[in-house]
Amino acid sequence: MNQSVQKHQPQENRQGDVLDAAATLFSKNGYEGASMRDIAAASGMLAGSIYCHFSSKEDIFLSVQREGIRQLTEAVNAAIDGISDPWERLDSACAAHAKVLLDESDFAAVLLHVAPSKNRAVWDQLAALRDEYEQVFRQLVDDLMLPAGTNRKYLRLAILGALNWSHNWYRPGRDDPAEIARGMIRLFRIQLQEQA
Amino acid sequence: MNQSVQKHQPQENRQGDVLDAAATLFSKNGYEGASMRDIAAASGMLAGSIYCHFSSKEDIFLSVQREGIRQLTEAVNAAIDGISDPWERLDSACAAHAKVLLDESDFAAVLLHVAPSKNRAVWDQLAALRDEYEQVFRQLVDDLMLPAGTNRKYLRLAILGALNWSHNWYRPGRDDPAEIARGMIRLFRIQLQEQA
DNA sequence: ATAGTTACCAAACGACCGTTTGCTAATATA
DNA sequence: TATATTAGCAAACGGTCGTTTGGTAACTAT
Repeated sequence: MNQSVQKHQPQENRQGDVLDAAATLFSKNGYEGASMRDIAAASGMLAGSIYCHFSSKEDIFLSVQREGIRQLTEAVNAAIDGISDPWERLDSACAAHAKVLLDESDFAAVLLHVAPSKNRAVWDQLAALRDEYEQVFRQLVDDLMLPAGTNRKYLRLAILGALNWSHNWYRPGRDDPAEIARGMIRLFRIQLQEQA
Repeated sequence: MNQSVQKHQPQENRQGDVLDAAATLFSKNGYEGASMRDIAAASGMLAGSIYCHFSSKEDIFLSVQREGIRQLTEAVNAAIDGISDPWERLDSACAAHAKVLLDESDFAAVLLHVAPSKNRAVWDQLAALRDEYEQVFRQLVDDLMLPAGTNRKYLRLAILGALNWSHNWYRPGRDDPAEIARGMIRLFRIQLQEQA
């Protein structure tokens, strides 16, 4: 990472470098498993220097999560743009969700790990972020034509749960995120659609 | 926890005490978040004393996971015993799975947290344990009458994923684990059953 | 040219980690 | 009664953690 720079020579986008490194290390080793020294080394500085850009490790973690949510939101919105059929919209949104989460973004992958559970304030912030993102899926599920009495809350939670949990068994190359998503949606779709 | 005992007075089932404490603390704070000193204090001894019963923290963790799997297996087997209808069996198994995981056992709850990811040997052991447990569900899904072309692998993974992920949003009292499980199974069941 | 601001390094801080050591007192064995 | 084994304590080990401090070189603005 730009190894030829002089000491003390300021560079640009160091915050971005730190966040990139943190996202990669958090997603690989978890929150406690990625030390400030690891993150610093991966972004070409020493641990103490990070505090010129971030106030704490938790601050970095929150920033990574925010960026992950942002990327997910962007991808999902792009995926449903221009599609009108409700099931097609859900299908496409889930494929995008899975792709970003499993393959494309270390930032988004961090969302699948749990936060430093001690700090309630941090936890609440993350819950709020996640909840805002899931509003899209709430809407997508609400737009479906479904048999009377279908529990849409469970449907949404089952879909997102099935997809999010897949990072526990997903292996790059062996599976394809978009195919996983569409394969799972089909399980609901065939029938719920017919019976509506 | 038995605060009236004398120093150095041996007691019984201290291994069990340690495992109980570890299960509770692991499930609440995660692996790194539960220190040997925490576990020791919660089981009425000092950190060093634990090493009379376990060789390492990882050893404790593995034991907790094994017991979690054992409890899950026992509960699920009991739940399907005597039931013959395939969908009823799956329904009952999932309700038991969710109940144990979310409400009844700290041992099982630990399975939903991730392991110390560094150690490949530990990870492989856990994967093997988990895989063995999921064989029951593989069988339950295989026994279902389903429309031709239904992807049973995705069905199994979607069901277990949806249930396992629920610990991220489940709140005791507000939701009921068995109801969650049955509510989610119904989403697949109504239709897949009719079309078979 | 000068002063101020910034980004970084080098080093240390105190706290906590998992684990080890040496000892003691209680139990089991003979 | 003498001996061996055990479970636990007390204390320390070396290491790593997130963070702080103080200094310094490079930029910016006067």
